[in-house]
Amino acid sequence: MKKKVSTMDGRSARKHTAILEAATSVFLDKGYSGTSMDDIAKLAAVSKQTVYKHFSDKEKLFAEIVLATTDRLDATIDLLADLPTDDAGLEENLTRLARQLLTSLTDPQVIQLRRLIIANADVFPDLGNEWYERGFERGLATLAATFQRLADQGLLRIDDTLLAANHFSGLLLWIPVNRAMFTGSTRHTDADLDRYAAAGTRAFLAAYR
Amino acid sequence: MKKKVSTMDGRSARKHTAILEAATSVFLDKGYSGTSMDDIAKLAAVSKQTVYKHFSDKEKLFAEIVLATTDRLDATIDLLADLPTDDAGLEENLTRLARQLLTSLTDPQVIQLRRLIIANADVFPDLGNEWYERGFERGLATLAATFQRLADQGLLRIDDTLLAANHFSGLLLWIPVNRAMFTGSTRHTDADLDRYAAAGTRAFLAAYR
DNA sequence: CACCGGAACTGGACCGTACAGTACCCACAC
DNA sequence: GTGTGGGTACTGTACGGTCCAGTTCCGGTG
Repeated sequence: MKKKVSTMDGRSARKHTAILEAATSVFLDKGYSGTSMDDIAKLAAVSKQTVYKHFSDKEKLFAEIVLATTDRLDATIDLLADLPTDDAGLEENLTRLARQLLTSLTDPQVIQLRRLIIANADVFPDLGNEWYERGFERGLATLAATFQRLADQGLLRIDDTLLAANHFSGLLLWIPVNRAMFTGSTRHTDADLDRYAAAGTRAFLAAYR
Repeated sequence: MKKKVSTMDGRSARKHTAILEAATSVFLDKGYSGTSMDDIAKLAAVSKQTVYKHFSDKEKLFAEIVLATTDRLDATIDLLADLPTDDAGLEENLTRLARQLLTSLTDPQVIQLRRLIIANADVFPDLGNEWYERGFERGLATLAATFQRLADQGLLRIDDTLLAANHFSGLLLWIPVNRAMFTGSTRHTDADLDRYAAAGTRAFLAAYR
């Protein structure tokens, strides 16, 4: 028993994470069908056999790394939960939140991940659903809860907080995210993002205050 | 000469369009790397040789059909140019426009096309750019012009019409388009779309009237 | 500390298959 | 016959996945 565990902690576990990291990197870079198991093995400095010892096949490996990256979204979602509720600087605070959200979601890695999932949504429908629910809907729900607090304080006038959360993110993200999706390059300058955040927040407050 | 032309007009041209249609259908259905030239030839009821006689290789064929489908967007864009400007029913008119826009952009074919382009945006960056400019930016510019007319009439209060166009589409489309992107199924009922159109328009007018 | 046994790892050959692209032949029109 | 377009059969290659024979790691035993 003990022997087995310690063995797992050593070499095997190291190889396991090495494979995961390599796979993540290559998949994000070249897409699902663009990457071969040989590529992954090579980048992980591991033999192909070992890859197959840890992951039964390519699809399983892919699913694993995608779902693993989902966890990274937690930080972004936490952002949405913490909004200072001093009525004085509401616009300022919301703008800052908007700006952080923009930074998170236009991060090249995140964009690549979105691309990867969208690209394979028909082959791996479960992954698309899972990611949508765990990332998207959860984020919106969190933001809605935050808005509810603001509404309770009388800072905002909202009857459907979930809808308001949708509108807030739509105002902010529609442009830059679409651009990033279609034009590979993420050609947003910081100034662009500042503008999007300010303008989107202003429009949101005009509609919901 | 004439002989050649008539020959071209007959069999050859028919094959040409048959190939284009078949390719469009299969590419939309199975993605770029998911479709083989054999698939296309078979669906077009044509030999593979003939396919290669008309299109030098797979990439060229793909580019051709994607750019061809871009033209279909013209109808959608024209939508955005014609908005009745009687101040009485502004909200009603805008809501109708919103609803039509939603119908157009949640059309399964359009969604599939988006997916296709996004999925291959890193392999075919030109296609992504072209589509973004010809479809996206053109649509936004058209909508901005329409808003400008409304603003000139004093129906809306807008200082940056392009930004307003972005906000309008973001309010409307962020939710349904994202859902369609990630979850293969387009599970929008008509009632959903009605709601999105009404709510989005209301928020827009609250911000910009 | 030296050694042992077994599990995990390695490298590479290998199989089957799918697929982009090509060579060659046929059928029909002039 | 001569030329053009179409079809069949082929080539080369890349890749997912497996197999095997040898090697390394690591914990346990004397």
